[in-house]
Amino acid sequence: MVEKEAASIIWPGKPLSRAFYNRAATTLAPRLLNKVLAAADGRAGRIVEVEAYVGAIDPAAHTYRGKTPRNAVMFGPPGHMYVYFTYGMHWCCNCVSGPQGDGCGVLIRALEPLHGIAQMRAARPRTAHDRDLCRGPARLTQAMGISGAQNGIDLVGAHDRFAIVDDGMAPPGDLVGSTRIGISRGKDSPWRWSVPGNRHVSGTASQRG
DNA sequence: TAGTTGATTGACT
DNA sequence: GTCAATCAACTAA
Repeated sequence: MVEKEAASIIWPGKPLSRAFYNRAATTLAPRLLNKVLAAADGRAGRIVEVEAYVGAIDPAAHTYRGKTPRNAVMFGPPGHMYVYFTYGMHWCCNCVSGPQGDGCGVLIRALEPLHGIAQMRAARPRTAHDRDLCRGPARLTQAMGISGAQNGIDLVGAHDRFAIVDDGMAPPGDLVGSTRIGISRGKDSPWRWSVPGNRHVSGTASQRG
């Protein structure tokens, strides 16, 4: 019950403005660290790892070659959720960042579970340790109940199912971008950020920094 | 139309 | 460390 009360504080929480998202992904991405991804059913986790994908200048971005049915949401208004299906089985979740039409977004790679942890465990019954519930982009979508049905929903305005909110914790200081994980092109761009020392960050020990 | 890849994970050696 | 799962999107022809 304590958990449920805490979740009610997070949800709907203090919403982030559309202007917050309406900036280059590389500027927005580290500012998303320590914000909270919250679901209407009470599940919530602190964002501890992100990667920026920067539209037409980024060969690793889905939007690099222009607009397609799959990536159309990325070209839409900032603050919306772009959810895509990959490796035949996994969903990954991005927050669109502006300016509108540029195809920029931020991949949310890891959360530190805060609330609704029992529901996260139920969604990932084979996960032995809570540390791993949201450690990785496809794990967190499964734990939070995010799938293609949520592609395109508004994280700023309607707040009907999911939202990214500010609960007062500032992003970490001394942020340094590192290279992104799991891509074959655009490897050298330092567009990945994480909360230093946080155990819920994905990747190997050397990648976690 | 056929072949390859992928913003990953989990199981296994 | 290696590798299979599994399919939508993309690329080449």
